[in-house]
Amino acid sequence: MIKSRFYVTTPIYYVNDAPHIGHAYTTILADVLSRFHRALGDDVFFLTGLDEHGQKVQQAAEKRGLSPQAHCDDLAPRFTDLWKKLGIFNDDFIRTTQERHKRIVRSILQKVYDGGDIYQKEYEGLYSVAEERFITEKEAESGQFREVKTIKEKNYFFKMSKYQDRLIKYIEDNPGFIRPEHRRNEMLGFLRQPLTDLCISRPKARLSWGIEIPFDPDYVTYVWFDALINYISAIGYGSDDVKFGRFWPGVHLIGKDILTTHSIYWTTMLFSLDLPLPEVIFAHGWWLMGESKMSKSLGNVVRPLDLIEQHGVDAVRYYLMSEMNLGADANFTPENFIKRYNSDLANDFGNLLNRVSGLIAKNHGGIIPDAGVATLAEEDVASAGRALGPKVEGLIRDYKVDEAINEVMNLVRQVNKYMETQAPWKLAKTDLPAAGRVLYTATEALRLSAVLLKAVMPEKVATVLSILGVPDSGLTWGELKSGVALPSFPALFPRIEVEKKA
RNA sequence: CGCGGGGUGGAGCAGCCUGGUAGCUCGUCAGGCUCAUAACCUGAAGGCCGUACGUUCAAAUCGUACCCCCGCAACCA
Repeated sequence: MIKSRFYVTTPIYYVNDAPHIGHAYTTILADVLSRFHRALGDDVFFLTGLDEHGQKVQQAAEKRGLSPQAHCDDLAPRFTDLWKKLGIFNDDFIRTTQERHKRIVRSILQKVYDGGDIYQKEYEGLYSVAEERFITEKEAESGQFREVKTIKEKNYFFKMSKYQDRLIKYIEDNPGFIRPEHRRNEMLGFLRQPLTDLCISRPKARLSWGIEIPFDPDYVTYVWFDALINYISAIGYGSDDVKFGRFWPGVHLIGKDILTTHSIYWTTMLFSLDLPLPEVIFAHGWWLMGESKMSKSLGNVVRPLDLIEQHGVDAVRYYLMSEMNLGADANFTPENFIKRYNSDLANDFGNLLNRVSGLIAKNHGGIIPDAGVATLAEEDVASAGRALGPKVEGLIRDYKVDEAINEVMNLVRQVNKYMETQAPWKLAKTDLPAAGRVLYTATEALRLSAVLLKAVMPEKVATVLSILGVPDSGLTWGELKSGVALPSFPALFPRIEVEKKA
């Protein structure tokens, strides 16, 4: 079987930010996809990391009386610790202040400069002294910025405009490149206007915490030029050709807020470097809190850690993956979380495991019974089970995680129905082998469902599979072994009881 | 007319491309079962598919117009 390559990235998060549900979502999504692809036998590489340069870091460090690097080193664990707790299994973690990255950024700057795609020019723009950055005319009109004045500054520019037509054609020729599709349209719309060149430098006088431009020591490079390169510097561009050739191009998972930077800045940079464009740029939506946006001022920020502590990692992963569909925004409410947890995990999945194992303990001495000879009823379940793997694989390869999960849950629901119609608790009184056949079939379907949910809920599924005595089983129908003793176990997903309001 | 997405039973969504019994999850109500985490199963109520025209034997599905919501409109991580 020919393996596919699957190189998946998250954005590198700004180290100064407090990790929130959005960061967690993208990272879990990347983790789930990479675990699925790994299980499918693909050659997987999963990268995430931190963006550590820029003004905010510099200022925050100054405030604390630390060097910027010490400040970053101090903050980085907020992310890495969270990823550990969320069960994130990444292959590499890049920080833009690492020498391996800076070296490549400098060499790329030099290469692009030598290739004639970087030039210097005087830039005149509106500058907010209070904010210490250039602002757009729109922003100036908004009146949100104080001490605005026009200043002139010499800077380096990247010839983004040069690649506009090529980019338009590329996007038109590759329908699956920017996803979901309405984002692709958005970018094509954006590209109908002429692109201007991208300012990629900052004078050190204004900003010193960055990567020095190799051909002009008075400047550091603009954060995006620095940050985007992480996607290739981490996998060996300019340092390990074999590794780079093995994984590039990759799949970029991003929030919809940074679609332009990825689909325009990054792609034109790659054109200039004469490298293939990413396989996919996937812009997912945002988590809204009830009716409003999540924001610190509203005090409705959901802290992933709180949720994990209350309900466990896997429940959080399951919720985030099943509730957000494709590129749309999703709503996060505690009520929603509890509803989905209870109905899917506690009532359907967890309770079904309890039903079958309880019956096996009661009527079959706690030993997984023989599969027996399948009747039409068993054949229905088995054929659904056999079809499920390929179906889920197709959906995962198409980034439809929520639909994939739903397909698995459909099998679980079908098994609950099957139990009801076959009633093994009644059968046991008259025809014990028939009852065993039903329980074997139900348990096997449950095992298969668990295997397919492994990427989403690694811990819980490992528990289930070890209870069933087949920790390393796969997607073939019938891998469940008869004659194996089932241990007793506490409820897998205890129901969350909510006090009813009067 | 800047560009784009969307308006489907109480909630969230699918269906629209390739017209022809309006589907799924949750919620509500009734019943069943009693192996199970008060869970599971069955059934029911509830929709003029944003509005108005048009094309067609037939439109949620195609066309036109309008109304409403949302995203994008760049150097901002």
